[in-house]
Amino acid sequence: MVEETLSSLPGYALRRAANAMTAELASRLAKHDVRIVDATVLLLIATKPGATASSIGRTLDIQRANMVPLLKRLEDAGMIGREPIDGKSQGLVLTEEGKARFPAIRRTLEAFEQDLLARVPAEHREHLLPALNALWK
Amino acid sequence: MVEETLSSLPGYALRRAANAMTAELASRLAKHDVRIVDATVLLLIATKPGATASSIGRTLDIQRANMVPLLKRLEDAGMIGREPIDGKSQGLVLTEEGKARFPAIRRTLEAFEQDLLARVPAEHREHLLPALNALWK
DNA sequence: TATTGTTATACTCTATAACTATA
DNA sequence: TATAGTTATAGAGTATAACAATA
Repeated sequence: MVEETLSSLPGYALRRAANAMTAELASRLAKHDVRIVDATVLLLIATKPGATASSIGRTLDIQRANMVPLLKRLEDAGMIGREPIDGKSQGLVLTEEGKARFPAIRRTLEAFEQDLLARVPAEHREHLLPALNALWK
Repeated sequence: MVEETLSSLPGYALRRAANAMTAELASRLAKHDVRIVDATVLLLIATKPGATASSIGRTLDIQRANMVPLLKRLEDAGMIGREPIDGKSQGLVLTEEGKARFPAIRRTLEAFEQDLLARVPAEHREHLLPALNALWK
């Protein structure tokens, strides 16, 4: 009865669903030794080589200050490199090792998204993405 | 273009939507000096007076160890009290102050849920809750 | 033996303020 | 003046291990 009260609340269900799916994805990505945010940043760098830390932070709503340890982690792992654009900006690129390792990470991301959608009953499936995007975009 | 790649991913949209809505609710509840998890625990105690810390933790998937500072915070705020059930369990109840303050908190929760649903386009609205519940229940 | 409540601890994520250097 | 990168720090949420006392 208490549980039913909670699961009738979309805000509560939203948080629980996000927590469950985040834990699931984090677990799958751990096999590649990357975090969710790492994989997302790698996806952006792969899609747009030469992007700056600031631009990536703006796209993902990550504070500039929090990009520093994140990028250091990826750099220490040998997956990304920095190429000076001018005296103040740096373009981020995948290293050879990054290019070698990223496809498996991308496949993990894509498999996760497919499996997530597969868990949603068919009659609700096409409504999920537009409903969610209306809540933050 | 990069943004469009990201927002076509339901898992990404799920995390962004949850983060946005969580920040919004936290901001509204801050006016009542409670956190989201505090308000949720108060809701459970109000619904089922005498529930134990362990049972509430199981319902909300909060570790027993993490219930301790949470309940201490609500106790220090004068909103909940503990009534011994036996030598090892304690039933949690709202104090007079808790009963006085909780209705405004409940109204904030209800208004938030209504506003959240109102942001979802009408044709998707009824699909959101069942889709989300399929992802974690 | 299992459960309740507790202490201690650590990690992740996120937010803010402030600084340097460059556009 | 605005922006890029950085350092330091703090709050919040969450996870694990271990313990004493009681069911």
